[in-house]
Amino acid sequence: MTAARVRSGGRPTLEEVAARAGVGRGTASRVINGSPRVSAHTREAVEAAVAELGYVPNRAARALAGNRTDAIALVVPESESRFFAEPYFSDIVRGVGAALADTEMQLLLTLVGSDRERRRLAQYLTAHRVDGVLLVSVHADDPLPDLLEQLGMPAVMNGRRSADESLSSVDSDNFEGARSAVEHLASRGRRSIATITGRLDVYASQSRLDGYRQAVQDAGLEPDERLIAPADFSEEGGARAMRDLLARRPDVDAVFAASDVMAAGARQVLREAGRRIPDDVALIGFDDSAVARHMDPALTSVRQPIEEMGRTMTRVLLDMISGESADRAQIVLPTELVVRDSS
Amino acid sequence: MTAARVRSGGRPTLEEVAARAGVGRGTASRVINGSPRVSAHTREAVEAAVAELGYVPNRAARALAGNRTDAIALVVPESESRFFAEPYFSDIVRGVGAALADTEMQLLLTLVGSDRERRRLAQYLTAHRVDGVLLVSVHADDPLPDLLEQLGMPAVMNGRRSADESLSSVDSDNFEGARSAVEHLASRGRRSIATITGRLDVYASQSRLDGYRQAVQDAGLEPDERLIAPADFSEEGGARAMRDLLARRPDVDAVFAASDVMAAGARQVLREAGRRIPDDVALIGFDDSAVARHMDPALTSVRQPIEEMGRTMTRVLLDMISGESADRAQIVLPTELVVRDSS
DNA sequence: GCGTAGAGTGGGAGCGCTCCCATACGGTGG
DNA sequence: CCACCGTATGGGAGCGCTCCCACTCTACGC
Repeated sequence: MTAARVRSGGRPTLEEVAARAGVGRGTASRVINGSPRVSAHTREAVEAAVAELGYVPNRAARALAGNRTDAIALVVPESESRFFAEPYFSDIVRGVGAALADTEMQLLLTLVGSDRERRRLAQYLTAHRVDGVLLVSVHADDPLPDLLEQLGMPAVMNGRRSADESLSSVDSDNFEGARSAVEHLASRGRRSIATITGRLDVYASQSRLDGYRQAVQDAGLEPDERLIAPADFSEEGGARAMRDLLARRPDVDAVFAASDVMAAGARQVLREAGRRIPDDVALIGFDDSAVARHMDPALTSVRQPIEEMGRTMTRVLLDMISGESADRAQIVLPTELVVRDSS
Repeated sequence: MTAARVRSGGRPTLEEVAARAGVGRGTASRVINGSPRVSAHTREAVEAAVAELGYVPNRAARALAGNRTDAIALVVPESESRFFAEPYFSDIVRGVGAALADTEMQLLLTLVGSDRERRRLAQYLTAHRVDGVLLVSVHADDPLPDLLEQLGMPAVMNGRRSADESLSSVDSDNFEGARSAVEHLASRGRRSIATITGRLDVYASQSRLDGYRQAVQDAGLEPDERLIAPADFSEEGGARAMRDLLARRPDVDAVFAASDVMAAGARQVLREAGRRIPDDVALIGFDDSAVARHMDPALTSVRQPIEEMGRTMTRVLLDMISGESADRAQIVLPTELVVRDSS
């Protein structure tokens, strides 16, 4: 029970650690922050004091003095219910968490729904409450990315707003994912391959559609705009699109849906129309979610490396924050076609 | 240097706001924190200055001076993959986010996997980096709740470790959910009703099993331990349990599984055994997840108000932090049986 | 011998806020 | 008229840290 330890019940401070180690506050700070300009002997003494007192640095004081927060924000648009659907959200979070595991960084989860919250978020960032921002599910007309760029706040988005995204981004290869799915359908002898797209104001949807078109062309099939049905990522939208397709091209023998949920909607309609899957119509989804695995028949789907996207985004962001890489990164991760019974 | 260092000449401070409003720092602080001891005239002047300068308080300084952080942590055991499965995680987060929406509180997401991270977490809390903690998916032998209690850190858990939980908790009515499911089966004339349980070291599993037993008794059916098959919440576990049940009691005509995922495993086995659902065997799950909605036939399931649990936990925690309610709360929210085609 | 460089160190000066004591001032009662 | 009180206000004293300047001591060169 040294005098220093008695200090009114609170946690030990750097000052106390320094006193116990018989060094100055500055030196203790150097040891704790891994500065090389400390003698081995001193270092040991401080480390011993830290261990004995159970010292943990006070974050607030550090943030105030050092003008940094050691925290990054994961900004999630709550309105985007698709993002919350399995497996996206949890996998991204997992990846982010994994990349953060052996850093001192904290993860702030920020749900933005209303415009009011969006404005508040801008304040957060303006007030410099975080060192960097991870953005997911950003729409083309979202003002946030530009705001961040303006503020000079390090930021990485999941997905892109367009082909020439100005912010750093980590995306999956939507084009190739779609292309490979359609190629797979063609290779199994399907001739009238349709696609159900997501909202086309989302760049990923556009890319998937482009991939579809490419594969159709590569397979020497005849392109037909009647085989392209736009939807909105919802189950009901997928069902509606499938109905349209059946009406316009009753000879359709394969469908590539840009999400598993839309595929589920399409499946329902196909069932009701008496078309067997995959005998009459083959079906492929996108996301490789639980829905795909549990569908009957099990749905062939394009898997995105979501957790890895989360990990990669985080790593890129940490590099930006530490100043190791100032330029923006544009990373595209490969997808994988998981073939099941529906194709 | 780093883009993150965008200050110094940047954000206005409280001092500047005070100067502009022609008042002292103390007074400006009072206005910003809503103290009543300020004249209306002064208040207006300060508020005008805040608006003009776009002042946002510096969190770190506040935390340091006020010895609080205005942040709560959501602690998620990463190992518990079940928690990450849809819809649990996203719904809890949604609820927490909603309850936090019009507070100044930040949400820190903390994934704890390894023991190493668990120890680090204890340090976090010890260093008082958050004002309170939300715990989800806690196991009976988890040291964290006790640690929190010892530290006097406000904490609320999702679920309970036992019937007489010492921490504040918010749970769903597992007993009644299970009971109503089994009652429903009995009311449809099922006589040999089996159950597939979750891991019995989880209190929720125990409660669901108790609910099953109660309903069996209430319906005047003959209890039979051979109708009770323990599993582990996994699909494979559900399948294995179903196989056991079929072997032990081939006459089984209904199964209540303590999770949708286990029900999916059971369904697969029933199919392979040539049992029709629901004609030969009725099936009910628990969670009302996407798996249930998309199963074929669509799965009857017990819905838990997950988002509301998240909201309630957060509200209870905020009350504890503000000191409004010092005693622990034990809240149990009702479940709902969602009847679909499988029963 | 002297100067000089550099490594190692101590501690002052804040960071921007909250807390709280001191002060100013107008009323009130005797 | 004075003592007294309550309300509104100003500003000092930290909170625990990082940054950085100044200082001490060597070791080395000439």
